[in-house]
Amino acid sequence: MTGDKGPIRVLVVDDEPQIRRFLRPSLAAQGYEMIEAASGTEALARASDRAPQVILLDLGLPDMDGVSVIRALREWTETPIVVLSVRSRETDKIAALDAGADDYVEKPFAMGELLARLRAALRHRLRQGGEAPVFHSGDLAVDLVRREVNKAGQSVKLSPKEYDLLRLLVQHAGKVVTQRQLLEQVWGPAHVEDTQYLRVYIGQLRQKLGDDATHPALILTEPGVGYRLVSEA
Amino acid sequence: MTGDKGPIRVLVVDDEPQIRRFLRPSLAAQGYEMIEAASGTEALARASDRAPQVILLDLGLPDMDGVSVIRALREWTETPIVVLSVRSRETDKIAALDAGADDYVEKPFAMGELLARLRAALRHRLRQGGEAPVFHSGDLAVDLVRREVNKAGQSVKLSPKEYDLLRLLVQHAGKVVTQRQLLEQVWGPAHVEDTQYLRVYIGQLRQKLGDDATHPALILTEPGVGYRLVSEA
DNA sequence: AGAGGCCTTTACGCCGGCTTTACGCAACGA
DNA sequence: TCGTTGCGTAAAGCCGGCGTAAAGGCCTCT
Repeated sequence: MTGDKGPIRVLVVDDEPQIRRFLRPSLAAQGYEMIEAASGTEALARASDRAPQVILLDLGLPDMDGVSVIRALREWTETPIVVLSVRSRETDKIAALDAGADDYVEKPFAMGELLARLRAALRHRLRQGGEAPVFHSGDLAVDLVRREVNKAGQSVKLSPKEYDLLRLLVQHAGKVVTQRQLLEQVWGPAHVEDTQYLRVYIGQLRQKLGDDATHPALILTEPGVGYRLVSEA
Repeated sequence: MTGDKGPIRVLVVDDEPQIRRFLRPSLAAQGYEMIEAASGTEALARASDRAPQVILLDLGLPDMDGVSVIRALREWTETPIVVLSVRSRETDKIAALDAGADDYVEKPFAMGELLARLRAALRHRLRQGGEAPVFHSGDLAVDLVRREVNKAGQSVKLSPKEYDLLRLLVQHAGKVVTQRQLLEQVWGPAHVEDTQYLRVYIGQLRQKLGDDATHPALILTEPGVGYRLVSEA
């Protein structure tokens, strides 16, 4: 499941550190999280393990040809690729675009335009819907895109706080989420101590989801630590 | 709907005949069928009745602002738009891209590069099947092309704001659209807090569409979050 | 000038979610 | 055995969000 919550991740591939330093504040100002890679092989590794939503790629890399990087990426992912290059030769552009790049921006570039092209590239990903990341556990199904919860085929109505709580558990399914984490994310940093909230709302969730607190099959209590949603298929 | 057989149709929007004459042989050589439009209103008409797979748009049109054309198109179609313009100001590019354009090429341009960018734009919407431009849910029918809303066969008259609101819900049918999204898109960024607008207009929509607020069959309320149009098959 | 449509704004009743309090229970250590 | 601590459940009151009606102002069209 692509847990596409939180900030949008942008993978910046460039071997020049000054370029990365130049981009970082501008991307951060837009609320993006910037991931760096200085070589082609590193780019492929980061694209795979960090799953960025968009890739900014310089063609002049030390270890691989830029077009080869594009082709390698396109073998398994359709993440938008915006090429950022000093090469202005038309054949370079054509090669990069036909290899699967989504856009081609020449250096030097205006930051505002680059950000606009980034937004345009991100739109493509959004529009084409993609697979709905639906979480399943037993007869529970949680669709984080549609904000829909089903239990044994029946739709379950949740209040905002209830849903937020369940969403956090789903996003960390199988792992323990501490009480502090839950309280901070749902009720805000001012209520990280109000564990009573948790007991009340976990109880409401269990009731609506048909889970028995003494023998829970969905939401497990880790005493003194937090709660865990079973991630079994 | 869009029986995408035969050659790929490219809509070229430019008021200068010599540009269109210049493009025609190159597009024909690639096997494209070229449709022409010399004004913004003609562009909107051709986009609707010829259903091109991609649109090449010049921003300097005699009757309408180029960005308005993009916005008007994006109200009902996701056909890729490649802007072709002599304007090189950064703000022009940003405005066009953020209005929904997929790419921005400055004149003069190299034909090879333009064709490559055209191919890149076409790739985006390739996998995306033929989108039905008329939305159905129960006995409600919304035709985003003709800007027409029918309920149980009867035409429904909507005010501009009412229509915008319904259009957004249709474009995200099945998914929850947050109050902020709706307010920003319909009333502008300055009114993202005026949730009262939403309650009034959602109420008007429900009344005109014959939906009961207490037991809604069309427009569902997600308390504290937003609204959702049921996307029943 | 007049009429009508549309948007904005105000007022109000209602319902439900959130918070808070209270209490029972089980586990654990002294 | 008793006290302590943490967990689960029930219930009550408050507050805010939601839906509805309606009035006033602005605009356009006649």
